Amino acid sequence: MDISSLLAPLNQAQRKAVAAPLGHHLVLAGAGSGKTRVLTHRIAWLIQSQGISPSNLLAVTFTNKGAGEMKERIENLLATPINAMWVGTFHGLTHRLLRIHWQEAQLPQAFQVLDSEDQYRLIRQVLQNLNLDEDRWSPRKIQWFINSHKDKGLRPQHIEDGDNANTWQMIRIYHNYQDYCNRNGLVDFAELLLRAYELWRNHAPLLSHYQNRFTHILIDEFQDTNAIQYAWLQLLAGDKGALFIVGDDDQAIYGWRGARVENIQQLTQDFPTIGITRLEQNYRSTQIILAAANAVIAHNAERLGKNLWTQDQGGELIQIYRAFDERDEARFIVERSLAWQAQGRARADIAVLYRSNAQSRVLEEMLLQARIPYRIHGGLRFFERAEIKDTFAYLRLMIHRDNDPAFARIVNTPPRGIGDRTLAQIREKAQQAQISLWQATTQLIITRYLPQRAMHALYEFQQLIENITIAIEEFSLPQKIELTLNRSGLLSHYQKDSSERGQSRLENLKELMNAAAQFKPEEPHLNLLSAFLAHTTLESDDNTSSEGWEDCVQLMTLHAAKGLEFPLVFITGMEEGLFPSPKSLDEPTGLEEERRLCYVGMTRARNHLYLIHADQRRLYGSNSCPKPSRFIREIPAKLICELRPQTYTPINSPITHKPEWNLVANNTDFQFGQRVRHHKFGEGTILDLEGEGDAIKIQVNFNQIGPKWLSLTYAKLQII
DNA sequence: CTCCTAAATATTTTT
DNA sequence: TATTTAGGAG
Repeated sequence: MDISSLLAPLNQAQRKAVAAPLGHHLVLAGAGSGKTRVLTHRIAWLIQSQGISPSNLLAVTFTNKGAGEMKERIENLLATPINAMWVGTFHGLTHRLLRIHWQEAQLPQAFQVLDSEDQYRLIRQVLQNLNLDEDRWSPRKIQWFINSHKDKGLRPQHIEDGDNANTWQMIRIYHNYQDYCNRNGLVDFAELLLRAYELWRNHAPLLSHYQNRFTHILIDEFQDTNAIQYAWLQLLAGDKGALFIVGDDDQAIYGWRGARVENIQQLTQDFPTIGITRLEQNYRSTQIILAAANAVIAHNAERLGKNLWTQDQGGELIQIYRAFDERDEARFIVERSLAWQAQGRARADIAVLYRSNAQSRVLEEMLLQARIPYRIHGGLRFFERAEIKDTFAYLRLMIHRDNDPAFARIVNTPPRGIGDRTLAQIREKAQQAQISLWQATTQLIITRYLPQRAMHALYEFQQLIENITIAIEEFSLPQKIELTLNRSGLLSHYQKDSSERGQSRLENLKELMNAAAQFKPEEPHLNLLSAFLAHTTLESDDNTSSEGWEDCVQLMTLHAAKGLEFPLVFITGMEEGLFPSPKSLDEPTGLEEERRLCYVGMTRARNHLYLIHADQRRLYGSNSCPKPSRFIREIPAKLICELRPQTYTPINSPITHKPEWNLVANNTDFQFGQRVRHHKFGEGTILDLEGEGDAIKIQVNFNQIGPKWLSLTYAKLQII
């Protein structure tokens, strides 16, 4: 393949970015403007046309999934594998570094990565050790305190308590937590980044080695980077490294977890030679949808400025539905989804977006009732499920006896008579002798310091672990897991639970063995089992069982929708007090972030966009009568079509499950996909419209007799 | 250890 | 409202 065919499918701006001179370059890429394409083509261009070796490239993506996809696309473009290139998330890449340079990073070779739940448990443990009350010192707050400081590159000794007793105590807890992690070779997510940063900062030869290696650094979703990631990047880039950065300040929606949009502006100051390209032509949405999204985001003051446009003209108006309550909102979505299906369109084309997960329940209920298959994105991830983590805890303990979190998790799972009292004694011993829980247990058994029963149970437990360790040695990865499940009694423990939950647990364990069978390591530095364990904490893989999801309506939060697109999008709960969320209104930047979230949601839609708000909503048990979201009012009236409910309850039918609503619009036409009733043919769905004025004809697919053309002037059609 | 009741608590989430 | 969790009784 030659260069011209690499650049040929691109528009002018995209081409400018892809073939930009070999220096720093910043691409401000609006939604749907083909940013992934630019990034992959840039990499292909560097390799192919500039003769740069893949081993000189480092590419950073926001998610692991994104990393996999990017690699695949580049390999397709070049028709050759590019294994020498490093592609991954910040966490994935720093983890890789730390595995290679564990000695310089002052970590044990077998260091373990803690996920958020592990971290949370550990913090609670530390609080207990310090004799602090959980009600006074909320573990969640502490977790946030620790992570947000690590995200800024701050160790406990760098934080000023400002003569505040509260802060002083928090710092003390952070300190204790960190000491514990260091003693036990535990590394949380934020620590991966901070450690890797310090590794380079403190080891000049190492840094210059990587500076020489990675001469071209490419980063996606830059608006979501935090301070430590930026600092890490600055180190790596040094004086010579060329940065190619892609981002969109209007899609920065992770400020609440430390992401800094300002990093984009910072970049232009720190790297003054940086070239800038704006990608503003959108290939996704209709002109109407873009105009509406542009109008909303224009209300933000803090912007670099960008205006999306499309070659297409017109499109369907943004439909606003004012529902009676959250059930009516869901009912409306069901109705429209059925109509969509009746047109022969795929359910997977439909996305239902909401601000908070709690809103999904009513939607699920109604979809279930209407027998519409749906899929919820997000929620509990596969590798975070309790049964999976229990299994891993056994494996971890077998690899490394001193793994305290693993020990604590499974000493009594399944129950084997080792209660809280016994565990507390083990903990006390461990703390006082500065040894691991496992060692403390051994000590307690030797000194016969415990009641007979507990001692016996503990002895049995240790024997169990020793025995399984030996037993599984020679087996393959999935067999190891299976044996562990059997011998530990975990499997029969879960089998005893015949509830629906127990069933799904067993299925998950089966799925786990599948995943293990398919696992191929990319880390040569670890044995297979350790590599698999590290992989699973770093990759949340929500597509583990993606095959089962044929054609489903897609339900997800607005955050989870970033990067996706759908022909038909519903944004629900467009109400003050829900979206924008009241908690965001405390700080001025909060509202702007909510508005960006709205912008992200709207720009997910290709052709049809529905914004729904309810007059009344029950959330967390209490009722409220919210006002429509300000974001709706920020859309120019001419882009909107309002669908309003009319007469609520007819006098002669006291119970109406389906409130009737009607189309009241400047636009008196019927719409595609709408349900109508004919006095003779019954109910049906509008498939097509033809002609103008009096000659207008309409095709309706009736439930009983199938599709039929009718003249609108004669057929008295009633919208239902 | 298991079962029960009472209490707390619920924005967004990838790594 | 509903779901998870902590604590107490049996």
